[in-house]
Amino acid sequence: MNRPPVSIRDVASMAGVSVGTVSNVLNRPDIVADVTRRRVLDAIRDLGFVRNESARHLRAGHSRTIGLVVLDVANPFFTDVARGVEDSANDAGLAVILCNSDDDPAKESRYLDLLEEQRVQGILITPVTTTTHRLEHLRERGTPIVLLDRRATDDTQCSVAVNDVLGGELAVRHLLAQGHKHLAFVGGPFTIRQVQERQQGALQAMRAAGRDPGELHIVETSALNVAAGRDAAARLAGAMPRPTAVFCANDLLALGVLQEMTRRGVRIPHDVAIVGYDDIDFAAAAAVPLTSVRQPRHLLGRTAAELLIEEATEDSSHQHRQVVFDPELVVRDSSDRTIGRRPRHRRPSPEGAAATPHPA
Amino acid sequence: MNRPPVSIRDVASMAGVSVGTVSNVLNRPDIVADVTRRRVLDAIRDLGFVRNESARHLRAGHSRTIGLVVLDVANPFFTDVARGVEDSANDAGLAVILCNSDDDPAKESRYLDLLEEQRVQGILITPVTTTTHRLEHLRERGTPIVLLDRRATDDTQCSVAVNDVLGGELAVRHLLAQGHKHLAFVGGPFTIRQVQERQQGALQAMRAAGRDPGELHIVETSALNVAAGRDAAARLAGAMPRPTAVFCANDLLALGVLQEMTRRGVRIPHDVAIVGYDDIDFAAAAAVPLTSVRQPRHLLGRTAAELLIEEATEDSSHQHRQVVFDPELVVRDSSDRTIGRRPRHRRPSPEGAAATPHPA
DNA sequence: GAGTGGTGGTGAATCGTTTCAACGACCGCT
DNA sequence: AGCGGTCGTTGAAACGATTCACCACCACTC
Repeated sequence: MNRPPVSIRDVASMAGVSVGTVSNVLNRPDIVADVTRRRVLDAIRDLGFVRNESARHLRAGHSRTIGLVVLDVANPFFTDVARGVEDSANDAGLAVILCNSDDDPAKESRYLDLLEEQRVQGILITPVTTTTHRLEHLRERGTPIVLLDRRATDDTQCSVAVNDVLGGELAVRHLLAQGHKHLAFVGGPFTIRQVQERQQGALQAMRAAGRDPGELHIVETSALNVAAGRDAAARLAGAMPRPTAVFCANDLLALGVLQEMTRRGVRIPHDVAIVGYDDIDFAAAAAVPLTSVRQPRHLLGRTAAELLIEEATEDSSHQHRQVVFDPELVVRDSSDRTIGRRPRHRRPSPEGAAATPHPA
Repeated sequence: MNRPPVSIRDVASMAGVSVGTVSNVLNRPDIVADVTRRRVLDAIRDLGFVRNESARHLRAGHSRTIGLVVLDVANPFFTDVARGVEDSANDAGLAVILCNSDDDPAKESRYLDLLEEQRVQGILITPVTTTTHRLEHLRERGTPIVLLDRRATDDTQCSVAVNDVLGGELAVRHLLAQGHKHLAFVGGPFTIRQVQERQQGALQAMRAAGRDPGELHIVETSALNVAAGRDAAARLAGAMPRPTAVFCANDLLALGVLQEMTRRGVRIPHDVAIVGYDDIDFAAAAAVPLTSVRQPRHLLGRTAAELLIEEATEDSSHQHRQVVFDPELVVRDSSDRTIGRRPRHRRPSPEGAAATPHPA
């Protein structure tokens, strides 16, 4: 079953040429004579030869992979970003090693070690902590780094981000326009830059509307997932005055809040309006279709990867850039107070109703 | 900025020892004298030395990574499986290269090439096609392969799967028990084994209930995502007789069907009942909480990775195994006909209602 | 004082590929 | 015949880490 590994040397001896010629067939087929090339290719096929990337990289000094470190692969936001990255990388003939830091500095650090040992061409990362210390070292040692979904504080590196402050502003401005007086912000941990900035945008919108930012009821969560959203909703239920509008730092939280509120008999949006962030696919398919702040996720990943590849391959003339995209608000039922005043089903299907009449 | 790369040789000369000693410090620190070890470690720190994995692997003959090829990373089913794989791999000190075949044989093939060139220790894969040809070659050349979410047809390899036939049976048995007469199955493409088997289970349940399997209305989709589900619902809308119950091959399809049906004014579950498959997190948070067939996703990934690692590291005494988990049905509103006969909100929140009275 | 054993360290060979200077064969030209 | 120029191929030297046979040294023992 386990045949001995076949190397370029075996191919060479089978084809009756030198290893250099085999290498030429693989890398510069045009400079090899037709007959020879055919003989070598036949040998490769017959032996089932497969190049050893480790050996190539050892020689070349760098590998043909890039690293992508995200906070949570289970979050659709990041899977879409990852697809964007993958597309760019594929175009450049690079593979992507996807790592999941789980917002855990230790895990992030382990993955960075691993990527550096793999001599990846560069790293795309949404860093866990605010300490850029570790990343600076990496950069000093020659690994290009592009910050993902996080703006660089200086211009010594590239970054691709979405204006989260603006996103927070859009959300809260919308809720204020709907006439809400008691607003809450759900998000955390606050060590995550995106959470901070979305909250900051929310506060700015309050100020801009002449409201006291201190009125914004803040609920800090321990993570950005559905379970944490449910917890937050449970805590909100006891708050006085009870907020009538909740802006969540991402859609998973918002879905959790929505679920738990509904379970407790709170009607959305009549009793409480909810706005999420990211506009993941499931936002539109939620129990109450979710108003959300949409980010160009795929484009974010694509652009970041392109910048990284440029930095990694360009002849040292690379100009660092800070790309910032603007998000947009997508209004759906979860924050739309006009709902309920109009019929829920605008286009009832007569045949459907006829097939199985409503039991009530 | 770009310092020259520092190798084990540089460390050796700085510490005034041979390269062999540096290697010993890294790999067998106990056999090196204390003073020497400290001198070497200091040099490593001062120079910022990082091991070159390519070189290690070249020598070792194999890398410390495994490959994971899934049909779609954006599908929560696979991200959960991937997390299980990652956990196992981490425990064994291995890295995971996550690849996305997008159900495209060409893409799958490219990734398999890449993984083989990387000399991964093994590959976990949910294969696109029914042709196991390519995989057999890989196995012959010494790369262990474990089939994921797909049962092996022979015992020359390991596989970890969930009994999809049983899952299909559970779903349809449940729908029949609810008194439905006109059932539909939505899924595709049928080249995907899981789709086939779930359908087969559905047919078996029909037969077991003394119904003609030919009555099951089949709608083939081009993919297993939300958009394909919407399309399927549009096609179902025109069907005669209009099915009153739909079993979908996965939750994404079911969510799509749910969305499109609702848009058309079809009430779920009163007019049409829906059952999905996978029980992803969003199933419970859907517009109408979705009845679904739950699979042990994380466990699936963990187990598969453990089998692979065992096969890759064990001293050739490896026994191939076919692990099959049983799925379970989780009944929620989308298929529960008793709904609507009872109040929608069992525990109405008085203070919530008081804060913002229902406009109606 | 020759042998034995243990400790700590060395240095060269090795993994599989790429690269490049060098070489032989052949051709055409003077 | 001699020279220069292509063309195709060769062979050996890298790349960086690991491994292993071997050596130097010291401490003991009989």
